[in-house]
Amino acid sequence: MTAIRLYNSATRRKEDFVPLDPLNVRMYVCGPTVYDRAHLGNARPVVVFDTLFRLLRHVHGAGHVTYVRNFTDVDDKINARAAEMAAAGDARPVNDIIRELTDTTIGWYHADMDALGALRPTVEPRATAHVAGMIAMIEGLVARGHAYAAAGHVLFDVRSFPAYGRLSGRSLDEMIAGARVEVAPYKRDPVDFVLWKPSEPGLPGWDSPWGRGRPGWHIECSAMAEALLGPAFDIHGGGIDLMFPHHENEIAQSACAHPGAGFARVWMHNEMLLVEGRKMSKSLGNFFTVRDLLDRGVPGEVIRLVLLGTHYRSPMDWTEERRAQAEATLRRWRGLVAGIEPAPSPAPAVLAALADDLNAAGAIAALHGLATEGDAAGLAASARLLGLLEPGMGAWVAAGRDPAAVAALVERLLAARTAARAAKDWARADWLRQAITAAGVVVRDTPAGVEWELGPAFEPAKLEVIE
RNA sequence: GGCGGGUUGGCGGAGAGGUUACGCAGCGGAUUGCAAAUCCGUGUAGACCGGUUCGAUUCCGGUACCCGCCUCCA
Repeated sequence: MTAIRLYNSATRRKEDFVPLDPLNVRMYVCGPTVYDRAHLGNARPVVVFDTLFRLLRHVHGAGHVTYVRNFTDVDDKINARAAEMAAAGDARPVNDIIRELTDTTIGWYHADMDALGALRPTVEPRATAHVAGMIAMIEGLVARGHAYAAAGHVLFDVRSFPAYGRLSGRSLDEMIAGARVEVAPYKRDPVDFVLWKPSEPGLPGWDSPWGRGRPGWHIECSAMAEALLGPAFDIHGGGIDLMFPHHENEIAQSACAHPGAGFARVWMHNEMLLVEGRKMSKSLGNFFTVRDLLDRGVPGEVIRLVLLGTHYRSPMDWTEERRAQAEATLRRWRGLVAGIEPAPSPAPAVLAALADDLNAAGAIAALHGLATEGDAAGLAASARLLGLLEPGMGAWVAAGRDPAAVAALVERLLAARTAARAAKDWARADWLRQAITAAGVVVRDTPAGVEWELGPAFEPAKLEVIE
């Protein structure tokens, strides 16, 4: 069996990956808050952990991996968006607006991530379906002395968990010194964080021992991971910006709810996506969505290849040049594997690169090697391990061409050029080729005759005016 | 201020204490009526200063610069 090594953020070392149960490898990844389209930065962890999911399925068997990715569908940003919609004239009850908003956003998310070739996780729980579990976990924390109720809130007593700060490498004293923690009169200590808070009438709320309210952000992941994966599981993933405070708080909640269980064994964090050298984020307003790119005609497969071109633990810049290179590469590879039956298993070099802390860039280099060797079957099988060259994702290569009409026109023009060449009328032959090329059609004279295909910049209009 | 990460050839981007990363571009050649495509060949780069070592871009220390987190964020 292939030995997988993964960098564990919790130990800051690359470690051999040994699943708790090889027959059920378990992974939890923090999913989106569903109030808006996913931007490209959101797509990075999706593609990264999808690739890990594929690797785990390959090594341990497709039926022996459980991948959970949540939808956060209760959140202040969602409430705020619903309030905007109400203010804009939506007369429905706010809960109905929210339900539709979150349902719609989840639909968008699925469509956009599907386009990137991401497999659906095994389970995609909605936070609102697990509120009972959250309440139960909070009750347990209160009973064990790790949480306290105050003014309708329930707060986690951070001082009761000595290991707090270990994941992100910071101490409580440092945080106090930073003095940027939220102070509230009902907190025993400024670093304590909210597990449960009151909800106003007209906003989503659930009955609880502390009155009608809603959960804090962090508790949902602890509760859903426990419900779906158990108190101890193998991998927990997410963006590095979640390491503190979100993941730190998750650990505190889960470790105190289940002392000794261990919670997640390996923590993995992907680095940020940059635009113009700065992190892409909604708060900075410098984002564009996956849908924007798809609508501009950038195939999801191309986006995926660009995202996989940089190691997940390094920041990556989205650039037009890399998009163009990725598209050219995929066109070449797609041409190579067309009609070829994939090999029974991926190439060892590709598998080895991925197994080494998900070195996708190294795996892509190995794919180039297979292409150079002309091993189309190996390329096809290996690329699929990265979610590339999948049969269902190649339509873009041929997209935009109207098969019959365009082909007939191109053939007619090329026949004219061939005739000119036969007559050694080089001027006319070259003029025709130049005009056809300018329309975005790639023309190749080969010993077997003239070949052509539509390039990425094909413009039918230019072709039609040649005659 | 505290914590974490980074700095590789024209560009992008990996691994490894001593042997070619890889891709794109460039250059030379084959081929071609001319091209394109393809094929072959081609680049001693590793922010700076020290240290360890027979040998470091790779390990250690320092300096500079960049980025992220510390507030919602993938």
